[in-house]
Amino acid sequence: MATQDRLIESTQELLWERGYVGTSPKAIQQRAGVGQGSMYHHFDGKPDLAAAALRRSAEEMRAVAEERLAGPGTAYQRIEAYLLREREVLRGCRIGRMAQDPEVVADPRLRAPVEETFDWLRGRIAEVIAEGRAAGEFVPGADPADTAAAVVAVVQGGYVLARAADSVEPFRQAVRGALGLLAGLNAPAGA
Amino acid sequence: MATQDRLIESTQELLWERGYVGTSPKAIQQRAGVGQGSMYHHFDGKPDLAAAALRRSAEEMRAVAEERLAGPGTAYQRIEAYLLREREVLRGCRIGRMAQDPEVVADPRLRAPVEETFDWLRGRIAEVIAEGRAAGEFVPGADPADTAAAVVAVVQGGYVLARAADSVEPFRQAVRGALGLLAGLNAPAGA
DNA sequence: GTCTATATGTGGATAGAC
DNA sequence: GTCTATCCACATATAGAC
Repeated sequence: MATQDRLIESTQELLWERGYVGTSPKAIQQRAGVGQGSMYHHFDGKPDLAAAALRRSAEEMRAVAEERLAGPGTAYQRIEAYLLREREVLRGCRIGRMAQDPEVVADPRLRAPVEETFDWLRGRIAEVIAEGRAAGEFVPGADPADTAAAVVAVVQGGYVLARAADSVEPFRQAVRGALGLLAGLNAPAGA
Repeated sequence: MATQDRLIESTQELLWERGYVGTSPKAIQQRAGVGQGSMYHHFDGKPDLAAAALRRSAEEMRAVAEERLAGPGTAYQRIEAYLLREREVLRGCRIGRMAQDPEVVADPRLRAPVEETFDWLRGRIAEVIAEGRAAGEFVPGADPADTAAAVVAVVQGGYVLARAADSVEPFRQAVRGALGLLAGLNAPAGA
């Protein structure tokens, strides 16, 4: 693999594990098996490399989500598939974690991929809900955009609760809770 | 105010703003207007001081939540009051933010207040939901503990979405979405 | 109790040889 | 393109004077 790619991948991993402030150039170089000069040859510095890593992580996350949301089944089933997808819960969300970091939030180049990912995700889930409503699967009443934001927030908050408890259980509870509430949107059978 | 208290308060603020990794002893001392020797006289070091600060923040957060959850009104109204409570959304959650930090999660003394806070909060909201169900206000069906976890997760995730967007709007959307879904639990009028 | 001095490592980067 | 040497500031403390 090319040196740039190894640097980007190492940075993706370290940002996930340790956040932006907690990730040093030296650690990146060591994990990538690359010398100092080499890193600064390919990238301007830590922010530049981090921006590249975040763009790539954002792409990957969108692809994984789209796989479930564009899958087969009713609107409810597609959202369920998204929520129940296999996750390394205790590692947290690679993208969501960045929103806690003041240096990421303060730097437009670093915040952009994070913002775009969640904008896209909320919009995409809102679409699915709107489709379910148009198909008569869901009762009207719940706003698609608001409901979508709640769904995404449950996942992000679930990560927080799980890490706080050092257990995946709160994440699973939150997801079950969300699915139970979403089931209330289903139109009465035979309607 | 006593020196210890000024140190603890400064640490609370800095942990909130910059997280555990991002908070240096020097910054704490400067904000507290206290010299180095003084800090190390009163506390063993950064972890010790951070533990004291987190315990205090946890207490404060529980008190604020309990105020709403023990207030007047139906179960739905009390959860609504909790969700709609005035918040400095873009600052994030003082406690939830700590769950992202690997050093906090790895240190039992630092993680304990975080875990206990969310355990308590989920349990407390589950109680309110169970009361609403027992009073016939809510239809049975949704599990109180799962639903409570979802409610707490919406708030924590809402913070993440808001900071990612650098706007309070996604937080408000998520809360509105959650309230819309919770409304589906209400027993049919006149039942 | 509080202050200043000192110590050791790391963060983040530049310079210049190969 | 990659390596080593070097740089300055900061992180996190300890030592000992006052």
